[in-house]
Amino acid sequence: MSPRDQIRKGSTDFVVLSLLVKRPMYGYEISQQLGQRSGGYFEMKEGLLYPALHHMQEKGWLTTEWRKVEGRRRKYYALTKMGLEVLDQQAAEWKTFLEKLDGLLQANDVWTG
Amino acid sequence: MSPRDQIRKGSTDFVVLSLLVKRPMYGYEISQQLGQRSGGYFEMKEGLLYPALHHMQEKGWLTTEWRKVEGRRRKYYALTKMGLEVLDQQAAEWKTFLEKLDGLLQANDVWTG
DNA sequence: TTCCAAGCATAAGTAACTTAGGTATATCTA
DNA sequence: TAGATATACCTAAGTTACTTATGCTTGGAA
Repeated sequence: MSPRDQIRKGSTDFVVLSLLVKRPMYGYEISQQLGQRSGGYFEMKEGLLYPALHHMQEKGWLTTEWRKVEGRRRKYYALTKMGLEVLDQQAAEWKTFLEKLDGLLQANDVWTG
Repeated sequence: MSPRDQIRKGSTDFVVLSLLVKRPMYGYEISQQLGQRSGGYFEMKEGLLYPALHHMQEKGWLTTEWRKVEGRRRKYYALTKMGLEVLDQQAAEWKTFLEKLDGLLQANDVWTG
């Protein structure tokens, strides 16, 4: 189980949104948490993370707040109501996608080899 | 459960390879099968399918053969040994990815809402 | 004979990801 | 106290992948 270069394509927004359900986080923290909570598997570099955060903020899914903690400036991102709705919708879409994918693979004996 | 615009990003190669395990297929057939086997959910348009087939052929995952059936020319694609290995590897990667994703989502109560 | 389905393909535009940098401050260590 | 490392933000250039739109050919049906 080697770590991926980065997170799987197309899952970036979904994964970031899901992390922010419990509490707001700042960018650096998000990238750390992602690694820690997946046993080092997920690795989301800054070149992908920060642009993603910015575009989600522009779409109104996230709000930002600068805070100073332990002498460091951090930009905290929090889910908006719309962001939560988008997350729920994406979760539903992923679920459906995975069901369909599973059906396809089962029919072709791909999972079992 | 509305159909997606097209297949989920990043899953194109995997899905196409998995279809070809049982038997060779031609492009048009692949796109039809994909729709039928997913209850109309997966929809893979030609602008994505044909380039994908070409690049997998270039990489040696697929071989091609023109056949004439019912007066129509069809370009059949078949899995090579390498293609099968790639498929197995991608299946393993997807499995791991889904486990990690699931762990992340469970921890944040995303699946259950 | 006109239209639609079957069957192939590519080109232009956009979105997403990778790689590679750049800045600044705090803390640890030689 | 200088230098390395970790924290913390950001962007730009290049590449890959997807979307949209279009074009060509043949066969069968209305």
